[in-house]
Amino acid sequence: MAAPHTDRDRHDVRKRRDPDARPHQILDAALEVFGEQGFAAARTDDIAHKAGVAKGTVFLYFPTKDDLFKAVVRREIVARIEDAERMRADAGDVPAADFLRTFLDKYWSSTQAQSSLRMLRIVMGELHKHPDLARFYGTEVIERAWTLVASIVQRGIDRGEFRPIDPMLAARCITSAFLMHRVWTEPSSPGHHLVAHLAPDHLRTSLVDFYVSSLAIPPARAPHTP
Amino acid sequence: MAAPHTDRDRHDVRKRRDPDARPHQILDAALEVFGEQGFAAARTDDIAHKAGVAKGTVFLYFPTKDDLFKAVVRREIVARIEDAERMRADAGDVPAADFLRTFLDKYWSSTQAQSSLRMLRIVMGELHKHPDLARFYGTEVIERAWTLVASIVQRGIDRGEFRPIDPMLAARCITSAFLMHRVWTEPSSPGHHLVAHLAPDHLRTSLVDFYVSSLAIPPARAPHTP
DNA sequence: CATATATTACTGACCAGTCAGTCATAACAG
DNA sequence: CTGTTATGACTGACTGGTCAGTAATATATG
Repeated sequence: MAAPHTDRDRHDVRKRRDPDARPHQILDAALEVFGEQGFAAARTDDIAHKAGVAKGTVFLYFPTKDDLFKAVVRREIVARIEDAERMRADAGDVPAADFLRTFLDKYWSSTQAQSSLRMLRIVMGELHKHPDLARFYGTEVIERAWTLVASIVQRGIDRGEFRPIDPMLAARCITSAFLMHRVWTEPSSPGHHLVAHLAPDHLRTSLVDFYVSSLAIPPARAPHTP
Repeated sequence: MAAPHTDRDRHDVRKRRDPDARPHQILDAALEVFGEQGFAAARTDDIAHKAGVAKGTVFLYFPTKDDLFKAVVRREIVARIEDAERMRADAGDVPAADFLRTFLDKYWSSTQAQSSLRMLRIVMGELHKHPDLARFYGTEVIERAWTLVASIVQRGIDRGEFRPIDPMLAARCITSAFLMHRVWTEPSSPGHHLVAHLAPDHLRTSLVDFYVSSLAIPPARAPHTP
């Protein structure tokens, strides 16, 4: 820490003080660092630096590191709920397979964000240590997501276009695959080299095709296409 | 010689010193604590205590906490490889669906161990910070597992009993679902309350059924049984 | 100037890693 | 078999560094 305290440099031009924006800047940085390092290994200093503020500033907005973590998770949960709302659509008279396909395409893109992977790491690796947050995430994100997918599957069953299976089971299988594929597409993740040679679009369409055709009742009697 | 107890065993077997056993005791404890707390939050003191030794002892066997972590992961990777070898079987002339079903039942049980969940947490939450271990895990565990599942699927395709799809894709989807279900069945995990009401056996069979019937070509034209 | 906002320097708890010393056991001698 | 000495596995108080959180100080804003 040999930083000279002599310079009165005006720091940067963006001294646009905007207290309302601070919490979000900090939360953005915190998600990044928590998602990359995990809670315990994350240093508040790093979060502050990444947010463009000093460490002390973080504690002006969040009383403890723990509170900051919870705030990150809570904001992310709200974001997921809004994502889900946005993906909700009126099926009209579209065939079940097409509707599911459209939905899964949107679901896939929503998982592609870096923030999505970071949150997934937190959920898988750390949330079990915070039972209240785990429960919150379970009811507000997982349950909603499964219910949403299940309702699309149910509609297909009702229309006689999908096999009569437990729609919640289908929802669990589909979301599993999408989430795990999100992990594997990340270069730093184990298993990445096994999917690295596949184009992202191919990965998406092959996944979607697999599940749509798993659910669909085959037309009549034509297992082998020409 | 009249004494039923030998001189050797005069002392309590309780605190029996057995240097050869130490590394394994410590690694067992370390997997538990790392899997529960994550690397950074894990205290060497806790690991030592859980292993029934003093903290200093840990450092007699592993030079640093980091080396201990790597040793844990490496031993676990070897264990998975041995698991996979054990699940390998000769299909003989068994129908593809039955063979897959048998394999998936074994795969399910192998994922049920606590150690399996702990390793999964480490892999998802921390391994990306250790590129060498991530690569090792990718080639030695993930690749082997996928190849094994894919070979079973391929056999079904060759026999004309399964749909002609990319067997590696099927392997990825199946393993995804099994791993995520393993997470969800853990009480502390988010999402647990959504599957808690389902009997473990039902969960297993419904999953297996889902994927077997996703791959199977339907008999002729009788989706509904009597 | 008064207040809100931000920074910097600091404090103390915590914990990885060390090391001087303990103690169980082995090995050897009488 | 008993006493003596040697060995090395094991212990836990201690050290040094790190980092969450705080206090003192500075700067913007109305």
